[in-house]
Amino acid sequence: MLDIRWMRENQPALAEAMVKLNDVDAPWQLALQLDGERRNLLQQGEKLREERNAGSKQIGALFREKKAAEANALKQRMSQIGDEISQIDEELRRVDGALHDAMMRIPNLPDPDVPVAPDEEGNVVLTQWGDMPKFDFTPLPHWDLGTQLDIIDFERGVAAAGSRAYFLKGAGARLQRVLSNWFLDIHINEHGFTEVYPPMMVRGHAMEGTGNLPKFGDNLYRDAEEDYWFIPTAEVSVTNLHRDEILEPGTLPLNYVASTPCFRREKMSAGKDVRGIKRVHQFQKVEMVKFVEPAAGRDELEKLTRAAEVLLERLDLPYRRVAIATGDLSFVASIKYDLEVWAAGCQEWLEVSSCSLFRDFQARRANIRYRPREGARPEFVYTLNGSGLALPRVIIALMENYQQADGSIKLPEVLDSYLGGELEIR
RNA sequence: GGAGGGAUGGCCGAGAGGACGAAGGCGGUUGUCUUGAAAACAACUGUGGCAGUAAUGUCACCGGGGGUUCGAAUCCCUCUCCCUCCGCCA
Repeated sequence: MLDIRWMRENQPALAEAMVKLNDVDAPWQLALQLDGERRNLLQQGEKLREERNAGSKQIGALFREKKAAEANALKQRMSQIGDEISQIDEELRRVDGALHDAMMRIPNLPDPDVPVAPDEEGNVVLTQWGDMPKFDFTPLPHWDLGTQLDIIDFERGVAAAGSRAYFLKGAGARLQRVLSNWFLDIHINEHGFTEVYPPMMVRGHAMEGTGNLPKFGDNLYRDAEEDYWFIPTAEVSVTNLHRDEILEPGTLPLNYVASTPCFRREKMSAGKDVRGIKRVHQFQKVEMVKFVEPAAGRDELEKLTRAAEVLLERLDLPYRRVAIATGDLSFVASIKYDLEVWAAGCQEWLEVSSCSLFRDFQARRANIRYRPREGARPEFVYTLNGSGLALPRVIIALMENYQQADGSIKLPEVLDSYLGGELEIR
């Protein structure tokens, strides 16, 4: 959520930002209009209330002085004012609701460093690391390798749970578990993150806090009877870890990491990427979430991105860092880098991490503040998050890039101790 | 799933239609006393909106939302969360 006061005072900048984002639906003009109405009503209502408060006080005094007649006369007048207040309140409720709804549908402002372009064509590759593997045979995509090695079972997955469902089996399931642990251990031991095990079903208001609701409910699963939503990423529950809190001086930055399943309907991409485990309804992901002071925001974004990149480097997987353009920026992000890993079998760059700085956009929605100094007024924190990393796609890259001519897979040495010396899958 | 009981300021806890933004205590800040500290005593001690350069004024806030009333922390409805007992359960 943006700061309504900033919006009031910076309308040209706001309009320009919305053009850059190519978000034609954002109801920012409506919000400003409603904000004006709201303040107008608020002032009218308060004036009447002031009158009523004084009158009521007087009625009490008159009764104590046994002047019932005067009191009753005054009562009638107050009753009238009461009716007027009710009318204004009703109108105010309507305007408030509409304003809140509009505010929740206005995207975050892009950082000045974000490349300006109407869509993903304008994304910019900032860096590329590593060499793409060369083969003296035709490398297979992971769905063929996985089936041959019986470490991914698509048929039975679909039978049990419908399209895009899969079982990881044996060495496949183990590889995912081991990678998850390895990622976590590195973030905990080397990058200063604290591991959390978060709720995977949350209330709707938590989804609003991170910006998944109200606009993107279509991509979420939910309970049919109760207000429970399945997280599409640990970002949701972990960001809400400090909802409605004021963090005291000295507590920032806070760094959390969690490995959770993620649930996504992928309604928008029906019929796309249907083969393999590239785009699935349920997948495991290690997610990092940071709460920091505003001045540290950009540095922390770099640290966060590096924390994810290091993992790919240690696995010796070629990757590139992509700066997301304004038109492709997610609703809540002010700046975002995607990390894409090369998958030799399907000959594609796969997004395995998205590192974003949200500034105070999420903090405002989830009401997460901090006190800059003892006794100072609370301010909104900056939040960031990034995958470190999304597992099935890392598994895809490992399988496809490290495949051998005979269809076996030889995993990189760094995983040796985590795999108990069993680096080969055959 | 059944039956009850709760939610009040940073914390504990009173308050049961009017003088209540809310007793009392704890904690905190400041002052007096003291070489210093402790103790004692005194004063102050919540958040947010709106208007204003400001001093300030005003409104709202007793878990959330609605209602009754001239007036609600207090009465009614509803939601959320917590606790106790019973049942079930990994």
